[in-house]
Amino acid sequence: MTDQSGSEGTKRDRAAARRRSLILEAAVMCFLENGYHQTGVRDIAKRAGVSLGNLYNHFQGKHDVLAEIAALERAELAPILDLLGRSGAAPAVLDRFVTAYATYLAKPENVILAIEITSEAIRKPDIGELFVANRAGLVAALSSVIGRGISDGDFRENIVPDETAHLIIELIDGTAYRAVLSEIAMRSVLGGLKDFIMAGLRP
Amino acid sequence: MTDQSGSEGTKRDRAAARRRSLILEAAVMCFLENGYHQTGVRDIAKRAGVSLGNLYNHFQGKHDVLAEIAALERAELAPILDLLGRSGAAPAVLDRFVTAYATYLAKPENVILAIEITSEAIRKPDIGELFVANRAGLVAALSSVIGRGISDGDFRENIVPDETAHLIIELIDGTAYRAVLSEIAMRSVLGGLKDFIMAGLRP
Amino acid sequence: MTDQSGSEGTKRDRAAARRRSLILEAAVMCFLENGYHQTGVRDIAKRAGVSLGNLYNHFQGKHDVLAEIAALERAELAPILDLLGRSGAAPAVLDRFVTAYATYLAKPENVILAIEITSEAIRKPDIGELFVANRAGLVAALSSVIGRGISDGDFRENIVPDETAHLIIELIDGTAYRAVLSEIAMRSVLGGLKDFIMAGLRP
Amino acid sequence: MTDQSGSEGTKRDRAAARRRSLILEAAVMCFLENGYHQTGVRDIAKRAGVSLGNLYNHFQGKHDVLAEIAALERAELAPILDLLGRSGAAPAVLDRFVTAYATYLAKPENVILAIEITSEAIRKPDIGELFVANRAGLVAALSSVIGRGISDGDFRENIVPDETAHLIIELIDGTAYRAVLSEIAMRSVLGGLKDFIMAGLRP
DNA sequence: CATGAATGAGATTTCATTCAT
DNA sequence: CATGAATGAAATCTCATTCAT
Repeated sequence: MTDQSGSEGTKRDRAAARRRSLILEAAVMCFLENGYHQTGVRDIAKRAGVSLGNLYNHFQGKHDVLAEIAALERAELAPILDLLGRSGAAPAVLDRFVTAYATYLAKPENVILAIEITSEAIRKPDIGELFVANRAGLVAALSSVIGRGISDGDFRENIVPDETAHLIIELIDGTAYRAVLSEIAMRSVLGGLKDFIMAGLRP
Repeated sequence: MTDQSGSEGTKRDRAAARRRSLILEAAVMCFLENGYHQTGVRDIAKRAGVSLGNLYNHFQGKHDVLAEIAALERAELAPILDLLGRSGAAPAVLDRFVTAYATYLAKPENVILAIEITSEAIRKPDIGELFVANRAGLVAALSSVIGRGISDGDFRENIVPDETAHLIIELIDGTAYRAVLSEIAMRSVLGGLKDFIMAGLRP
Repeated sequence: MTDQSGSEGTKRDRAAARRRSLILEAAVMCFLENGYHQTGVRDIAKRAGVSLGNLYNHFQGKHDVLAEIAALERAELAPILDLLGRSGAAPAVLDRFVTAYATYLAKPENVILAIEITSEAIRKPDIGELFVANRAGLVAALSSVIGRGISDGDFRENIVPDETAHLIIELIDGTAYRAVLSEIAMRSVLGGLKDFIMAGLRP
Repeated sequence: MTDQSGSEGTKRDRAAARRRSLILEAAVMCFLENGYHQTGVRDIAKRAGVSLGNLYNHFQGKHDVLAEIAALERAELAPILDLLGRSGAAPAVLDRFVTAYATYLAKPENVILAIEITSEAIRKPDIGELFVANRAGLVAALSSVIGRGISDGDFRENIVPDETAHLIIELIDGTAYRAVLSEIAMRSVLGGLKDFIMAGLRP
């Protein structure tokens, strides 16, 4: 029995991981469709094909589910973050990054989820931290690229890399929010967006 | 008798208006402290010193209260909007505007309320419209100033006034959001913000 | 002033009586459409074109309004009651009465109102009394006619007039209820109804 | 495990059925004492010894509870319905049926419940159908017996079985209503009632 | 780990009635 | 008498979470 439980444990771990994924995906869909507060734990469980009580074996509760989703964003942002680590002229790297990040936010679901999370983040420190952390990773890498750009003479000298990195992220985020709320296409404003950013950096 | 009822009506109207204000102020405080969804109609009524049932004589419900608050933002933004109507060199007008708007958003309450409203705006079209309308007013006036700046040769010729106006607003909004979430002071980043904006516009 | 109030009083009395009628009519319509419990005092006042508060100057409350409506039925039943007082052979009188009463109940509104009142009558003694009183009047007069019919040899001797009167009323009431619930026409069953009644009385 | 869950399911089902019964019984008592509209879901739950929220796990709401009660009447009427299926001379069968049905309605609870249901039936089609269906069963069986009585020469030829069946039911129902409202004993009028019915059928 | 009935606090909303004007 | 804002109790229903099985 003990041995069995050992091998079963591995199987169980895999099954459990699958369950967690299923639940998280279901939660994302629910939150997207109806918002965090309008979504009931029941809805999530039903959509995930999991019993209500069992959800509590995998997550501490509804709040915990949202926190994990916020944490998941990190994985989605990883490839975009990678772009900033690649070698190349700073302006070219920045350009590719802006395109990639804006494309990521062109999916309304990513934006809506972010707004939902932001809204919770204000009053739930743990979620706030996760959210800020994700942005912080982008900002740090972006800041580094900007620094390099300054050193290379590609960008103005009198800008603070870190601050500027924040501003760029906010510019893209803000444009994405607007795109969702006003129901306009992200790509139609991407050109002007890039232009504005580059103009702000040019020596 | 009929004449009297006329003056009585006015008195009543005034009293009713006062009540409405009281309730709205109370609601703002509640939403700020606990968020829209965590706030009960009961909490609002209690804080306003109004009976629960009576609140429903003045508003259709919680949702209606939020909608009116969203509408109220317009009044608060009016003086800032006025700045953009004043004569003067476009860069100077823009500078004063950015200062004023950033100062407005330096109050966390204004930002939190905006986030709260944005969050609802996604799924409640009527609130979404109000929110967009407020921003739209700013954007239109700002766009006009930018247009003037271009004509006067103060700003680059290859920018689209309307798009750029949006970007500037988003830049300030985004910075304000970050300031609240990261608990940093708005004024400490105002300089860099202005610098970035101006750089984006300079010919 | 005192003199005026005297003449005014009369005017007022008339106006007040009109108001009462208006309110009662409005209440009947409301009760018919939505039932007693689903109807709000507000609805009645609005429909009557009377202010909410003023309704309480004329009636003690919602319950009182229903009580007066129950009392009003008496007036509507009066002409039918009269038929039973007319001279003539008992079978003929009875026949005319059944026709008249069944015609009265052919109007669904009268039936629905009666059901509504019955339902309240169970737990509100005062309304119960009114309701029973109305039927009691009919029953008494009907009983007297039946008694005459027995004396004249038109009806069986071994029936109790009072009991039989009750049964006849119940037969008509019941048929009317069924007509409303099953949405069939009262007149289509009137023939069989009369036949059954007469057969029950024939010597 | 899966097998166990099968038996567990049955156990649960039994427990659930018990709960449902408990709630329905409690509801009946509440409706009897205070009427449908005066009874709160809370009252029912409390009386059933069930938590308020749990009631909603078994019924969709108050309305649903009443509907099920209306449906339950069928079971109570079954043995009476059976009497009409028994062989025997039509008059004797009819006599036994009238006695049984009148005895059923001699219990004020059955009558009050019926009135309560009738009252709701007017505006809630689903409940109306249930109510009519129960009566329809009785009427159909009764009609068949009357038809047999006519064939056998026990009853008049010029009566329509179906219509007459309706009339008989209404006669008993009406008498029962009166008995409750006037607080007289059903059995004291049963003799006259039977006599009247039989007289109406006799050739 | 899996299940879903059970809990009970709480949410929103309605409504008969009162009362100051 | 006329008005309708004010009251606050009560009603229905939801929901995150627990727990016995």
